[in-house]
Amino acid sequence: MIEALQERIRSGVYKPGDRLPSERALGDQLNVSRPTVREAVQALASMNILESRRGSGVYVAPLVLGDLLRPLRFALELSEPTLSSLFEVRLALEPLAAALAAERHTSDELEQLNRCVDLAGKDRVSSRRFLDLDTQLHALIVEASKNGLLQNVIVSLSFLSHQSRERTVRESGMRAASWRDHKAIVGAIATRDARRADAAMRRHLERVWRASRRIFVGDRIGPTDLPAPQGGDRAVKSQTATRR
Amino acid sequence: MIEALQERIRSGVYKPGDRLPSERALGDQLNVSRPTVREAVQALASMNILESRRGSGVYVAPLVLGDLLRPLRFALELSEPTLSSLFEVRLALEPLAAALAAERHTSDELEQLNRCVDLAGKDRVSSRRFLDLDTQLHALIVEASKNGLLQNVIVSLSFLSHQSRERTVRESGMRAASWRDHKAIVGAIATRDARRADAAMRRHLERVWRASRRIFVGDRIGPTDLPAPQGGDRAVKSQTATRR
DNA sequence: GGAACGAAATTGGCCTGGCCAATTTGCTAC
DNA sequence: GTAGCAAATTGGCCAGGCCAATTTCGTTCC
Repeated sequence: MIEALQERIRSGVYKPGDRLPSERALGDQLNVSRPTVREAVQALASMNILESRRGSGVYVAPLVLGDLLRPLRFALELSEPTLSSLFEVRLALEPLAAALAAERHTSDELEQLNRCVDLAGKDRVSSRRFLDLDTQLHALIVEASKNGLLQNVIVSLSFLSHQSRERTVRESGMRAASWRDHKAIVGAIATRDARRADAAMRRHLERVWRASRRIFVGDRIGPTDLPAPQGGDRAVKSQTATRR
Repeated sequence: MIEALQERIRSGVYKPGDRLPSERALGDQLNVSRPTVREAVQALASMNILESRRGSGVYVAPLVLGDLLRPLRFALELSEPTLSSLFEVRLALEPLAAALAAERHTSDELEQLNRCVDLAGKDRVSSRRFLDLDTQLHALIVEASKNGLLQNVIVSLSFLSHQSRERTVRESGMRAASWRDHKAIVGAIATRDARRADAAMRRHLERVWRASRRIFVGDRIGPTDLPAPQGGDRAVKSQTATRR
């Protein structure tokens, strides 16, 4: 059943954005009952391949790599990453992204990078806003690297670091230091100096790492007693199972 | 509903191998009907997170990363990462893994590494076997790096590169060259020389990259006309979905 | 006493049919 | 032509039931 639907998507019968027949009609076509169709639809929906809108119908999702890789998060969470393991990996990937961005960015992207840094440099930006801009900057850099896979891996990881970043950004002095780092990174990218971009990003991450270490003493990230996951996931009514 | 189950697994209420309550009982606990439970179970089963055995019950799967990734195959077929994007990322991560392994490996792990290389060095090993040993070697190295997150990411990627590796291993000369590379990498690890391990791994990957490029001219992975991968999915003729 | 057998209970696989709520559609009134 | 409203469509969910595979456990036989 699931296979049947997958096959239809693969072979292009249903393309991204298309609406599938109603569950009832689909069950009719494939000679199965509606609950069975629903199981299949649910399964594919939970993999971000389908998207069902109540009252409207079931649609093929845009099939963007990032969404499709989301189930990866579950796997990554199970590995109970430590702060150090996370930063070791980020230190390998993000400097690379910066270096590639230096070589491959378009003038348009550079402009966006500059704007992003400038905005964050203004006084009076809230911590929340600063964090957003910080996230955005990293996203822009990795996007300018023109490596879709790298982008997705980094994004998958960044959700792991979200919690720690939320707290480091409030540390006194960290914002100013981070901003200077950002300035340096973008400056290196602007001059298409890959080595310098690499080094600047590395310095930045090492600084953040040190700051994080001061906060999360145990090297453990994301204790599960923090506010539920952010926007990306759908509304959660699941009360966190209290398990101890 | 799905979230609720995932949460219970994440938080350790149900651990790998555990049997869940029967669908009927589960629906009772969560105040939902059985069809609803079934949808969730089916969805998680299709992601290899649960495993339901008719007549027996629903069990939590071993949650091995490889199994969790297999369902993503379908998704990845539709977004087709390029060879270069893959190798750029691997070149950032695997040398790091080798360097960390050099610093952190135990004598036991070193022994396994040596055994692995020795076995692959024998004449008369089939291509298939050589590929297995190659995979195993990379897995051992990343395991010795003592960074679980890094391990997960690399395993996820190696799964992407499986097809290309299947073919490069058949290239004349590649096996011998790869074996020498492996020998060098393990040698560097044995002497706890992180820099040399890093460099050796980098050389190895660059060689493989060059070889792959000769084979996959278009820089595209997964030419879909290959003998179907293993069990999971069937052959594909993916066309990039035209955005509507 | 222990092992082999078989019936009964348990469990997932699947179906029919039905109700509700969100959304869309199309008609009507202005 | 448009705004508003009602009907049809559609997914979300439930109740209850039958079948087949598996497990469980008592019985029988050695």
